[in-house]
Amino acid sequence: MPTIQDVARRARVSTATVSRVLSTPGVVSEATRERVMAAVDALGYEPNHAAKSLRTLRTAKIVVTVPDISNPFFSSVIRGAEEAAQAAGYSVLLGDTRHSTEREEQYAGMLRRKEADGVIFLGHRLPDTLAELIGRQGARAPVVNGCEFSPDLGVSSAHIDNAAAAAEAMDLLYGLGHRAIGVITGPLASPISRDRLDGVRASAARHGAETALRIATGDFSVESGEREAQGLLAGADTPTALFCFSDEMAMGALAAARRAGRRCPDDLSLVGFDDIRFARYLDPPLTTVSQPMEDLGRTAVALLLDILAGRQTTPRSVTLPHHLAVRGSTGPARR
Amino acid sequence: MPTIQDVARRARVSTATVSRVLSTPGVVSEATRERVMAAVDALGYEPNHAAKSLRTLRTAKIVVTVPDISNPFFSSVIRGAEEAAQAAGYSVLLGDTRHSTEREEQYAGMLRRKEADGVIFLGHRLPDTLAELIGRQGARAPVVNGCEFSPDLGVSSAHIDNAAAAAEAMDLLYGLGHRAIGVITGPLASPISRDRLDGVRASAARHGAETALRIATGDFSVESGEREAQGLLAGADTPTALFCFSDEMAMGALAAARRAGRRCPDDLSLVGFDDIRFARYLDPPLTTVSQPMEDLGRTAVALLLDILAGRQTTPRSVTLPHHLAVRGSTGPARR
DNA sequence: TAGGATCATGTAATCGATTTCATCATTTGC
DNA sequence: GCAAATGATGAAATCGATTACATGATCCTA
Repeated sequence: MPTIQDVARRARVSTATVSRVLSTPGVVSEATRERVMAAVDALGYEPNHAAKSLRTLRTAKIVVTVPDISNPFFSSVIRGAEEAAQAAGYSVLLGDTRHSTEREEQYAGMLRRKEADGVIFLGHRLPDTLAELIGRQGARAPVVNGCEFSPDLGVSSAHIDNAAAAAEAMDLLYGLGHRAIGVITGPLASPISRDRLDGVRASAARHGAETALRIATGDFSVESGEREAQGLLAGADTPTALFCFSDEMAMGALAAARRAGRRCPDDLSLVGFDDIRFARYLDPPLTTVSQPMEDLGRTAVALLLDILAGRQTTPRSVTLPHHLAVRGSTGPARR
Repeated sequence: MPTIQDVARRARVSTATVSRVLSTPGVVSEATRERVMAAVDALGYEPNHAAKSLRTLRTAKIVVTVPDISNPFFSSVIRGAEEAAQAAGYSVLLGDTRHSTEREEQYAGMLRRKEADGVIFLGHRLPDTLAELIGRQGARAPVVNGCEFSPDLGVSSAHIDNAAAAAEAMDLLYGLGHRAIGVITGPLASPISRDRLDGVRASAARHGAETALRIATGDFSVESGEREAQGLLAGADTPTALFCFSDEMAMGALAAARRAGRRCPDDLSLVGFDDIRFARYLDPPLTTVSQPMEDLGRTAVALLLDILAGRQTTPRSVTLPHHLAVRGSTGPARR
């Protein structure tokens, strides 16, 4: 692989000039510029990234960590993030943490080792390494939280209004005449789940149906949706509607309902959360809270780039619009 | 951020010794080793990655490109790849190419810029940059193809026996008495699709049903599955079974069938491909060819690491086992 | 036409690690 | 008890770029 020296030699100029041609062509005379470019092309020269990065202290990389990349919600957010990063000349280091603190820390460490310029973490736990960094650098720390908002962390983030969205979903169900509603949340350690639960409770209170709420805790996975729905639908006095905090769990719940002999939406209304691409292809098509997943990723990257460019003095949190996609899985409560 | 100089100064040794303590502790005396480690801990020193990489010409990064990360098949393969890479001390640069040649080339270029040590590409097109590299370095080129096997490319790859798998799926349908079978393939530019189609044809020939085959071309997406299924199910003389080359397309086909008033499996049997995590949660649970997706990713990484370690002289192609997961979406042909 | 401004280019320091080779102290072998 | 082997450490070159500063040429202005 040719180096800048080789190019310089071939073009009969110094390495400084080659470097200038490549980064600030304006200051070089037309003749030399052409000579250098010819040499670059002839040799197929590409600047060595490590050398550049060592000198400039920039890596043009950002780490994006997710608890589980095979989850469609996360993979869509990542997709948006990758797109925005790429467009800005950055590339994405993928960290699939599998919910493990150790892996989270490991990826956060890439910042200390100068392997990446910034981190976007799509989980609810703030790794210690990053917390420490934020303690030292405050809002200038190149850290952004995607989709989970924890104001106390002092970190910029992109998210929707989870409480309002959850309340809308519940309002829909109450409007359809449902009273006894089962809710399958995500892990309560996650602020996202707590916010949504707040919205659920607020709506229930408005409709005087707080005592009729049945709350179960899942972990956003299909399996947990199936399991928790099975629990909620067993025995007497079962809910006539279920609200799941992810579409995946709603899919599991749908399967559980089928097995329990409850037809959707006739015997059981079902609402999901996220609006993954498969939601509308279920039978019946799933009513769900639609999140702008790719946009969440793009926005997170935009926030990070702002910090990296020094355009950011205080943590900023961007709320993106959501909407309730009403489809076939919700219907009037049967008496 | 402290450098190796700072550590050396504090421990009253040379930078060479610090480096040795960190990479080959055996050759350093116990006393100095402890002194250096104390300094490392006290300063919170971490080696600068760019400097290390410049000197050693290793980046400890691999690029993995996918046509669409939000596709569950690819995200699962990536998950396996990330796991294996991480375990071996490598991290993954994610390239979501969105089926664009330009982006593919861009990511392939990371190899030339020494931004990554190797590339795994999960698509059927071999970027020019990589083809050229393979032309120069042959089997020592750090390039592996995941899941799509094209022997003529001269690239190591991990995959299943697509022809055999597709034939098994067809055999199942013929065994159930189906004659007129619709097949929705992926893009025919992809060897994976062609291999499967060969298997389909072979099975049809064995059952003397070649003329009853109805072939449509999709692009692996839900939408294309729905569209193509709609076409196949329109008019008279429609197939009694559909075999889709991805579970996503099978989901789309299921929706199309529903809309056409065909019940599954009573009026129409349906077989998918991949066995994504949602397949068993559909209604009816989807019969599908189960691929070891994460294992494909892990294997691709293992192949790449072999090349990087110089343990590889000729392209190697690993065939992983698949199996037909027979579920509720297939049943006897109605007369 | 002298003196300053402007422009194009080169020299050399620098980024932070790794690693070769040299040096010196200690053992070991005979 | 002396030469040779062994062991621990340091000095300095090196990886390949960027960039501050210096230099020389050309141009303008009074």
